[in-house]
Order: sequence, then structure tokens, then C-alpha cells
Amino acid sequence: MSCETETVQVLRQRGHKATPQRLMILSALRHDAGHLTAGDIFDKVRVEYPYVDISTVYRTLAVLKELRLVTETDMGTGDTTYEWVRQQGRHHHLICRDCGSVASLDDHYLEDLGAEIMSDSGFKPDLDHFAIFGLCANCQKAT
Amino acid sequence: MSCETETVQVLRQRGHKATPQRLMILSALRHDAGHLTAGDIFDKVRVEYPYVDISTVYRTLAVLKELRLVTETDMGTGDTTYEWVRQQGRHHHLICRDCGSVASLDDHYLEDLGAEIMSDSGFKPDLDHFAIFGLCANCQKAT
DNA sequence: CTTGCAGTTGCAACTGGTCGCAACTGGAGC
DNA sequence: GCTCCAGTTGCGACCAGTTGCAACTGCAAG
Repeated sequence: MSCETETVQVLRQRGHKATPQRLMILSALRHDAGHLTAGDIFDKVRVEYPYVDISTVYRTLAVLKELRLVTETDMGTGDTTYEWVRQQGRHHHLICRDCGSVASLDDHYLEDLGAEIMSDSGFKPDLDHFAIFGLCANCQKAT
Repeated sequence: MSCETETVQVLRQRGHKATPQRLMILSALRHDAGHLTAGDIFDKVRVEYPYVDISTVYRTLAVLKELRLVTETDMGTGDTTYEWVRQQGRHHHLICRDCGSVASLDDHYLEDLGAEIMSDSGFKPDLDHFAIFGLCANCQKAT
């Protein structure tokens, strides 16, 4: 758990506490590459410590999201997924509303958009992790 | 209700029915400029016809969204809002995560992004109505 | 090491939204 | 008009996520 020390610092600086429950949730998020739902995280943490409450998981995720340590993304399947924010390799998703296929979108598209909005209006957008819906090339042909 | 005839055509062409409940929901959406939540629409329709079920409202909104007659937008306050799609005057929102202020964003920013994604990957994104979170100019100074 | 308290936790009650089902109905085709 | 059936409705049961609250606990300051 030594790799969490930096995160613990961030929590404390912002007036939050580093509790065992939180460290377990953090660990579940950090050591899993993919997108996890709140339920997934709950299950993982419960293996180690069966007394956690699901509401603790939700509240912790809300705190982490506020601190921008995790991103929250609606993947269109009805459930919200959470992912640890990494500095490198940011990515977004193109989700087809017909066939449900998911493609990746490189960050530079949204980075450019963000820079443009910032310089025009002064508003600094959080474009960490977007899910963009639409029609993939195949499904456009099918129509 | 004569102004709904065009919408009724769209519904029928796509194999859907124009029921009184739907017409009332449509009417509520068309004659209200702002963003309405499912609950708002439910309340409005219930004034005219008290026997509608909330699930009918949700299912109708899902159909209208699929037909792209309405947009669904999460305004960050925890509730999802719906808005009638107009051809002219599309707009997006810049929502400050600190003070909650909402600014409008002209469509051309996202139109350009959409065109770029389309020509690079063949994916045709639905960029009808976006809510972009971030920090407004004032709140950036405050930090 | 002790203390104080803001922040956190687990529980239970609640809420908003979804699903399955049986009954109903709009409207295309005759 | 009448018929038929895919699509729709209202209902009740259900489930994921939220909230209020009293008890607890990290941790900063003494």
C-alpha cells in the first residue's frame, strides 16, 4: 500500500481523512486498469473487509471525483463507471448507439477543444474522460 | 395540437404510435423553452390527464431520444433534463463545478470537433446537447 | 500521550427510475 | 367500417443509489 502515500497527502491537504475503507477503495481503483462500476469496487473491497457499506463506496467515489483523482463516465449501458486518473494515456470513448461497439478517441481532439474554449471564454473545462455517442461507420452503411 | 402533426409523422414512419399520452408529453416539451426533468413533464401532463404513469413518461422520453426528437442532458445537479431538439440555435452548456453557474457554448465548437472525428475515423458523433463541466473564470481566480 | 472535533462510517429508511406482465389500442390493410 | 397485431399502457414489484442520523475515528494541536 506504499504507493498510495501521494494520494493520502492529497486527501489530507484538502481536509479529508485517509481511512482504511478509503485506502481499500483506492487500491481497488489503482490496481485495475479498466472501468469499474461502484458495484465492482464494492465486491473487490468486500473480499478484504466484509463490513464495508455500499454507501461508503459511493461517498468515497464522490470525494475522489471532487478531488479529480477518479473520473466518472456513463458508458451508456445504464451504469456509471469509475477510473483512476493517470497523467499519461488519457482517452475517450466513441460508443455506437446502434451496435454498442466502443472505440477509443485520442485525447488531442478534446485537448484542442478545451484550449479553444479556454482562450475564447476563460472557462476551463474538465475534459478528462468523455463518452461520445453516435453511429459507427458500419452502422451508418446499414441504415 | 395541430403543430404536432409533423412529429406524429416521424413516429409513425418509424413504426411507433401516436397515443394521447405521447401527444401530451410532446406538447409539454414543445411549449416549454427550458430544460425539463422527467418529473416536471409528469406533473405537467398529470394536470390534463391524471392517470398517466411515470413509467410511461420515461418510456416515451426514451423513444423520443432514440428518434432524436429530444436531447437528454445531465446538468450535474443529479437530475437528467430533456429538451426539444430545434434545428436552429443549438447550444451547449459550460457548468462550473465550484459555483454552479451555467454559461452557453455556441454549437460551432462541437460542430468542428464532430466533423474532425467523422473525417478521421468514420464515426458520426451525436453532439446535440452537451454539458461540459469545469471551472469558470471567476472561480479560477478564487483558487 | 491526550484531547477535540471535523470528517467519516454503517445502518435503516427512503427515493427515483426500471422491468415484467396482462390488458388495451392505434392504425394499416382489407 | 372491421379486424388484427405490434406497439403501448398502467400496475406492482423490484433494485441501485441516496440521505439522515447517531456513533465512531483520524489526525492536528497542545
